[in-house]
Amino acid sequence: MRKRAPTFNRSPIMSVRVRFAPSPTGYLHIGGVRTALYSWLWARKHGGEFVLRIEDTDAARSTQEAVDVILESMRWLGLDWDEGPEVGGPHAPYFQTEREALYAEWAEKLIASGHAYRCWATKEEIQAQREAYEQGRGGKKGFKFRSPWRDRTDGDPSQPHVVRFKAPREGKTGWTDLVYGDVAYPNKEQQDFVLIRENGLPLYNFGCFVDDLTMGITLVTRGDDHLVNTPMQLMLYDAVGAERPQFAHLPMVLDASGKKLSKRSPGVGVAVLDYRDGGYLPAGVLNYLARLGWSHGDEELFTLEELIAKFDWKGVGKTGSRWDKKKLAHVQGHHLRSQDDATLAKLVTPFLAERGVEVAADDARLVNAIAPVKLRATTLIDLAEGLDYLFRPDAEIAPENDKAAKHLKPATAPYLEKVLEVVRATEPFTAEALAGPIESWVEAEELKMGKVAQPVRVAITGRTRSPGLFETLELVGKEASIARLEQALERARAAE
RNA sequence: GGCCCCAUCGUCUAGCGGUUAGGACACCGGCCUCUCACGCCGGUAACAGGGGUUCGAGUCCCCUUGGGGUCACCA
Repeated sequence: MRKRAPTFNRSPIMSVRVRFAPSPTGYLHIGGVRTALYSWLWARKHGGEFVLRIEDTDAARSTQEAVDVILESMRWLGLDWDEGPEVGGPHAPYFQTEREALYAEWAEKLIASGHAYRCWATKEEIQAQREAYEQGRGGKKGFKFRSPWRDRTDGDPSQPHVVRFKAPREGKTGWTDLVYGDVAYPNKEQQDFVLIRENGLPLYNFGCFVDDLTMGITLVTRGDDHLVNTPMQLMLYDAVGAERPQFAHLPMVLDASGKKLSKRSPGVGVAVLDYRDGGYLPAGVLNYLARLGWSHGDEELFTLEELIAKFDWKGVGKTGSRWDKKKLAHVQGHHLRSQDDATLAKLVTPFLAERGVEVAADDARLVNAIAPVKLRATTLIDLAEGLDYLFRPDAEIAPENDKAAKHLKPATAPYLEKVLEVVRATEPFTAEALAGPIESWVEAEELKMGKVAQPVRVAITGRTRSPGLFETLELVGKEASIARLEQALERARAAE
C-alpha cells in the first residue's frame, strides 16, 4: 500500500542545491533524465542551483566523447546547469577525476578520527575468504569481507593499499526519503566498504559523499537502484559530523515488458539524442517524462513553466513505470501543434535538408504551410514529410505508391481536366477562390467531392494524404499546380 | 538466498475510511469530412489473494503471492 511521503519542510532560508551526476557511458539514459528533470524543476521552482557533475572515476568507460554527449543532451533538452562543465562554479572542478586530492584529504580525516583504515589485503586474500564463506554457508550470495586490518595500524603506507570505512556492525541506518518515506537498513548487512582504491581514485559511495558534502548539496536525487547505497553515505556524513542532506529516490523507468530500460530494450530509444534525431521536441519528451512517475491530479499536458510551478515530491509515485511510446507520441504531438509556425519552420529545416529539400526557415511558403501540416504530424520528421512535396521540382512529383497511383487512370482524367481548367482561370489563386467553382461543378455533375479530390491530391502532391484540397492547391501555387496537373493528366491517360 | 523497495483498468495514474472507483494513452463505436489528421461525443476495461481493525476498507495493520533493486578495488 502506498504511504504518503513526507512533505518537504526544510527551512526556506536554506537554499536548494541539487545535482545531476551522470557517468559518461556514451549516451545519456532517458530514465536518468527524468531524475535530472525533477531535480532541475525543483531548483528552478525554488530559485536554487542545479549542479552538473561528471562521475568519471571508471576510467575504462569515460571518454571525452561520452562527456560531450551528456552535455549536448542536456543542452538539447534545455536543462541548463548553474555549475558544472564549461560554466565552472565555486566548487570546481566538476569532474571527479580532477578532485583526487580532495578525496584523499577526506579519507585522511576519516583515518585520523578512527572511522576508516588502510587495508593491505590482497585480491587473493579476499578471494580465499570468499571461497571459505561459500563452502561454509553453502551459498555464494551475501559474502562480506572482514578485513584483518580493521583494528591494525602496523601496515606500511608506502605499499599499495586501499582505504576502507570502519562500518558499524550494530543498529540500523535509516532516513526519511522524499519519495519512499522512512527507509532503514540493518548495519550488520554492511561491510567495510572501500573508500579509496589502490589507484587513488574513490569508489562511487565515497566520491559521491565527498562531492555532495563539499558542493553543499541539500537534496540528493537518484534512481531507486541507489537506495541500498544510501546507508553507506549516511554513515559517512555521520562519521565526519556533517549535516545529512535529504534524499529522494526515484523508481526505475522500465521497458514494455517491465524490465529496467536499457540499450537492449526492444523498440525503445534509451538515448536522449535518439529523440532529438527522431524529430521530437524537448517540450514533448520532458512533459511525457515528467508525467511518467509524477502526477498533479488529472492534469496531463504541461508547459515547462507549468511543470516548474506545479512539480513537487509528494506527487512522485513509488512504482516503476513502463515506457509507453504511444502516449509519448500523443503528448509530443500536442506540443508540436502548440508551437508557433515560425518556430516550427526553423526547427523543421534540418529535417527537410536531410531529405534533400533546401529551403530557408523564413521562406513564406514554408511558414504558411506549417499550420495545416502540423495538425497531421507528431514529430518534426512527420512535418518534413508533409512539407516535402511543396518544395520539389514539379517533375519529381509522382504517386508515392501503388495506392496513390491508382487514382491516376483514364476514368479520373476528366476530373483532372476540369480542375486544371479552374486552376488556370482562378485569380487570385486562393483556397476560397478555388473552392466555389470546383464545388459547384461537382454538385452539378452529381459527383462526390472525394472522387474528384483524391486524383487531384495525388496529382499535386504525389500522396493520398494532405491538408484540405483547396488549401493544398493554394500552397503548391498556381504555376506548379498547372504543371503537376498536366503531368498527372498524361499519366492518367496512359494508365491501364 | 540475505537485506531493501513496490503492488488501482493493457499502460501512466487520481484516490489520503463512506466515490456509480475519476482522468489520460491505447482499443472499439459515432460525429465532423474531399483524404489523412486534429477536434468532439460515447463505450469496453482495474482495487493480486487471505486474514484482521472498524458501524464502514482501494484507503490502516499482518501474512501470502507476484514484481523490482542490491549484495565489487562499477556507477
